[in-house]
Formats: sequence, structure tokens, C-alpha cells
Amino acid sequence: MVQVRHEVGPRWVLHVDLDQFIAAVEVLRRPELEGLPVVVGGRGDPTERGVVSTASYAAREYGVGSGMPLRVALRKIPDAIFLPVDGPAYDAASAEVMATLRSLTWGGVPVLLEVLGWDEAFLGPGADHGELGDAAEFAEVVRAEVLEATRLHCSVGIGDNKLRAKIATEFGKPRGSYQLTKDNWTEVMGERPTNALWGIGNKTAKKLTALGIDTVTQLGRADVDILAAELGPTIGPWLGRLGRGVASATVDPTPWVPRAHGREQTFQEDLTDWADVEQAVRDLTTRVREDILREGRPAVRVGIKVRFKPFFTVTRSLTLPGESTDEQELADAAVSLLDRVEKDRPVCLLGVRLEMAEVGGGGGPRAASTTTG
DNA sequence: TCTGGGGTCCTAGGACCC
DNA sequence: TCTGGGGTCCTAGGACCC
Repeated sequence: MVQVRHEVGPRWVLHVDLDQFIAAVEVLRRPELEGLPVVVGGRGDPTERGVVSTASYAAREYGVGSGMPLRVALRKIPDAIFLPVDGPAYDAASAEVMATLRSLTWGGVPVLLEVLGWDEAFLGPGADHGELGDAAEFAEVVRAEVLEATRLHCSVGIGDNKLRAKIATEFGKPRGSYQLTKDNWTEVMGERPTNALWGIGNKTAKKLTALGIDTVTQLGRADVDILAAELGPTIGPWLGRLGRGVASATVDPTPWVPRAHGREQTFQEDLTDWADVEQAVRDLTTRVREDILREGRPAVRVGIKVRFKPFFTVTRSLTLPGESTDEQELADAAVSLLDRVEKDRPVCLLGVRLEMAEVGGGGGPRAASTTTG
């Protein structure tokens, strides 16, 4: 397929990321918390099992951050304000932010917006735009508009592709912007460790170190055949491109279509009776089924996740004989997966996941999107 | 210190078919 | 008796992200 692109000057991609989003939303409705160490996570009880979703900047100064067990956060800041996660409130705030971003124009035409999650999005110029002006100035317009409409602060990364824009945001935080392009890539990123790149976590960084690759520049110069052989035919070459800062600059405004829904539950007390485990799997399946019914799409595949104590997680899954929304059938399928799990240890977490049939019976949205090119 | 809950994509290997 | 190559589907699991 041939796609015609209109190249008008440099390609700019902006990455917009709300500052301490969840904590900021909480402070908006409790202004007296402004400036205090606020920790949002779990059910808001730091003596329970759970982890930190977001900590305010004041809390981060004490070394509290996302993913940390609430009990650890409590020990670090005994007088912090602990709040429960309130998903619907963040959904609403997020929708306001995204609507504000979507309403912006750049170069005389509406921007394109690719939403990445509750609190971040890529933003690019729409087709057939006019003069874009200075990207850094536009970034300030974006920040001001979001602040005015939602009272939330954000940071903006400016790049010549999505990878560089995304990484640039970290340098702009908080309440600022930063520009990362081909021209300053090596200077800014070259000597940093590979896990400073978006897509490389600690596991991959370790594998790279074993190959003698420690920095971004070393990764960019690595032999692509070796990367492919050691890390996979797709992932290897992709890692090499990450090292050079090479990535797509196409902002895709196609609305996100979920492929699956799942529910997980952490037990405050480990389950040792497998009758309890089976019942919990049935309950979780009932809830996930409600989610996919809301979506109007049947399940085609069922999976479970079981986390044992001491820490050890297994997943099992199966493909259904056909599409199904039948509660009994789905629950029985999920429970049957427990037969493939060793039952010799206590269970501290269970998850059930339903993969859904594709929208429009295979190729609907994708086929539709090609007609807009 | 003791580990959430929601997702995505990629890979390897086995089964099965022609 | 020993041995093909290609393709698809399924399952388990790894890694990563917010």
C-alpha cells in the first residue's frame, strides 16, 4: 500500500504528561493537602497489602514512589496522608485533559492526539497544517491551556519522533518542557544506561550488559545481527534503533480498542483452601464478564494468574471452542485452568482475564482506518 | 520491605495438517 | 527404514508500560 505523506518542514511530536496526576487530582478536591506528602494506593490503609499508585512530590522527597508497598511507605513517612485509589475520579479528570488537548489547533488545523493512558498522550500536527512556528512556544501554549481548563500541571516533551518526545518529558518535569532531537540525542542520552530508554527495563538492560553493551551509544552501534541472535529477530533490531533514537513520528488518533479485560485480587490473608480459590476464581470471572458485556464483545480465550507465597506467579490459558458470554461456561473454563496448577502452596493473588473477539469480526477498525489515508 | 491492577506485544515450542 | 518443508494454531511465559 502506498501512503502519500505531506512533509512540511521538520516533523514535531509532543508528549504531554500530567505531573503527579493521581495525587494532583486528589489535592484539587482537598486543597488543604497542597504541599503535603500524599500517598495514593490500594484502599488507603497503609497497614494493608497494597502498593503506591502515585506519591506527591513532597512524599517523593522521602523516597516514596510508585510500586512501593504501602507498608514501606508508611514506615518512611509515618504522618503521610494515605488515600484510596478512586478510578472513576481519575477517569473523569483524564477525559477533561484529553478533551482540552484535542481542542487545540496547531498550524491552523486541529492537532492529532494519541492517548497513552490516564495521564499522557502524544500530540502532533494534523494533516495539511500551515506554519507550525516554534515547537517550544507551542508547548507552553499546551501547558497553559491544560492548566486553565483543568487546574492540573503538566510537562511536555518535544521530539522529532515519539521516542524522543517521550524521553524528553522526563527532562521537562515538573511544569516545564524539553526538546530532544537527532541533533542533541547523543549529547543528552549517549552516556546514559540503556534502561533510560523507553522499552528497556532492568531485565533487558542486564542481557545487554552481558553482551558488553552498557550505554545508549554502545547499543546504537551494536551489531544488529548479534542483537537479533541474542534477543530475537524483532526485538534485537528494534533495540538497536532505540539506541540511535530512531522511531515512528506518526501520531495515531485511532481510538484505543481493548483486546482483553481482566481482574486481579490480592488477598489480605493467603488462601490455603482450594475450595476458596475456586470460589474466588468464579467471582472474578463474573466481574470480568460484566466488563466484556458492557463492551458488547464475547470472550474467545480465558486465562488465569495465580501468585503463590513465597513469591511465584504462574499463568494458564485456553482458547474457548467458540465465542461465549455464558457465565457458567466462562467460570467453568477458568476453574478448569486450576487443574494445571500445582496446589502445594498458599495463594496470595488471583487474576482472571478474558480475551475478546475482534470488533467487527476481524479487521473492522483497521480496514476502516485505511480508507482515511 | 514485601510486593496492585490494568494492559500490550513478542517468542519458543508442540501439535497438527498438507 | 528413515526422513521433507511449510504453514497455522495453541499454550506458556517473558518483558514492558502506566
